[in-house]
Amino acid sequence: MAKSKYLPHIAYDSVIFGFSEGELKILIMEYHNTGLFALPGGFVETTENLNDAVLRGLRERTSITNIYLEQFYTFGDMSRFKPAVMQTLLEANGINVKGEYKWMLDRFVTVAYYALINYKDVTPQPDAISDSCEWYPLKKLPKLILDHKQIVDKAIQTLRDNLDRKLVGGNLLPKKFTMNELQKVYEAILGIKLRRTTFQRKMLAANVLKRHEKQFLGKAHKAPYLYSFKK
Amino acid sequence: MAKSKYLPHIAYDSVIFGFSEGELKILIMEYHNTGLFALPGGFVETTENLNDAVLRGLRERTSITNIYLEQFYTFGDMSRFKPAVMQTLLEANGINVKGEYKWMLDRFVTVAYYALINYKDVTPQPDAISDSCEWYPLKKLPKLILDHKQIVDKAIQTLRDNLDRKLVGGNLLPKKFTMNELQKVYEAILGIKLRRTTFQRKMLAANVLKRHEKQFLGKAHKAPYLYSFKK
DNA sequence: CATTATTGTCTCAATTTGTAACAATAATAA
DNA sequence: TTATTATTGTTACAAATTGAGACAATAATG
Repeated sequence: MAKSKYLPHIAYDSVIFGFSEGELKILIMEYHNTGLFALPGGFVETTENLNDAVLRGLRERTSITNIYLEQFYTFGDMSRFKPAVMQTLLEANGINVKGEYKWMLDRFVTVAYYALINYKDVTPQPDAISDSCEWYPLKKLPKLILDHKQIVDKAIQTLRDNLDRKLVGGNLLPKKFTMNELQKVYEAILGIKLRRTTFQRKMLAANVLKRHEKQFLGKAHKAPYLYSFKK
Repeated sequence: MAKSKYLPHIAYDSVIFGFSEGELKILIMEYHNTGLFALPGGFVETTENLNDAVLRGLRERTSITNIYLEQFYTFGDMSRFKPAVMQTLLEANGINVKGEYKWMLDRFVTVAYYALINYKDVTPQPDAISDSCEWYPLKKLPKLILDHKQIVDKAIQTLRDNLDRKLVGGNLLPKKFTMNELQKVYEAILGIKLRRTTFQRKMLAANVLKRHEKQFLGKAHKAPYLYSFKK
């Protein structure tokens, strides 16, 4: 048997967050002719760093380089081993599961990452065996295969826990944004309304924002400043 | 080739924290005749949950069941692939690396966990190929193999980040403890001195402690209350 | 019975956060 | 030109939290 290009038994899955229309969305793949939905994931080449494999996958799906990426948990329960599901996916794409791709039916431990990207920068790209890669609001996810719903839940939980400590909310916005836009991102992540003045004071006091010129939108009120994150 | 009992390419390592003499310590293994030191780790059986594999390993090393255990990161860089080191370990124990154990020389991705245990409950047990499993103060660790020092550093960092949010400090103490003992644990983890009155107020306000009878130690001063964590 | 060390609690100051008020716009309507 | 409107940035004050010390209450000892 020829050695596979990839490490067996090890996969990754990525929860790719974007922000649009005031809500959090994530990228979900739908597989050809199966009605099965899954997180974008992939495998690790035998001589590739784990993190690099994930970045590679993200580039392929989003065409973005320089992505904010964070590993958050590795899922390794036996309950996620469902070869029948993988078999359905592969066969729907005419792949012979007896041959070269047999290893894909084995048990996998998956390392899960979440990514934060600027929604507008992305043109989702399906991969070879999926017919779509699309944004779904967190509140309206389709039924996902295996334990992918659990993975999403843990991702959002981790993101919430990290939000204050790492001040990562800005990664979901364009380089320059208004305070109001930033607040809406935080509200979407935390799932609660925040007080405008307190939020503004806190963000400014954190000393991580750079203030730029004002943004004139032709609205009948004071124009807000634009900000970007210092680095 | 006979199938191995374990998943190839996947390992776990555990940073087992204990508290004694006012400082944090972790369990380190020393391998026979090699002068090599490493974290206690192991492999995952082909039909075993990842988390169960780690618990199994902990039971073998510490003879404790019911351990506070938390997964914190999965290390998968190529730079941690050093077959020569593993070969030294195995050969020093008379294991033929050409045979049944060849898979141990492959590249491994390791899932890292930290555990918090009551120091006094433990009688460290070396495994088959190590001649000791001993407590080392965090500040006086021997040089560790591969990226194990990095793993330890990330463990303590994660523990610090989680300390307030999860109030896990008590897992390093016996069921009942004084406020002073608990404070010393927190100080050891955070690496800073805490103010006695503020600490006491905070812990009591958190409403997670149950107060028990006083502890009389024959000291010439007021006897402190004993506390335990509610569950 | 005074002394000593430590504990549990209280007090007051300092800081941080919650809440509202208010002046400063940038367009629009009169 | 001049009100009107909606939103923004900042300030002001109240409420809550935390910092820092004071102090009385022990449990032994001399």
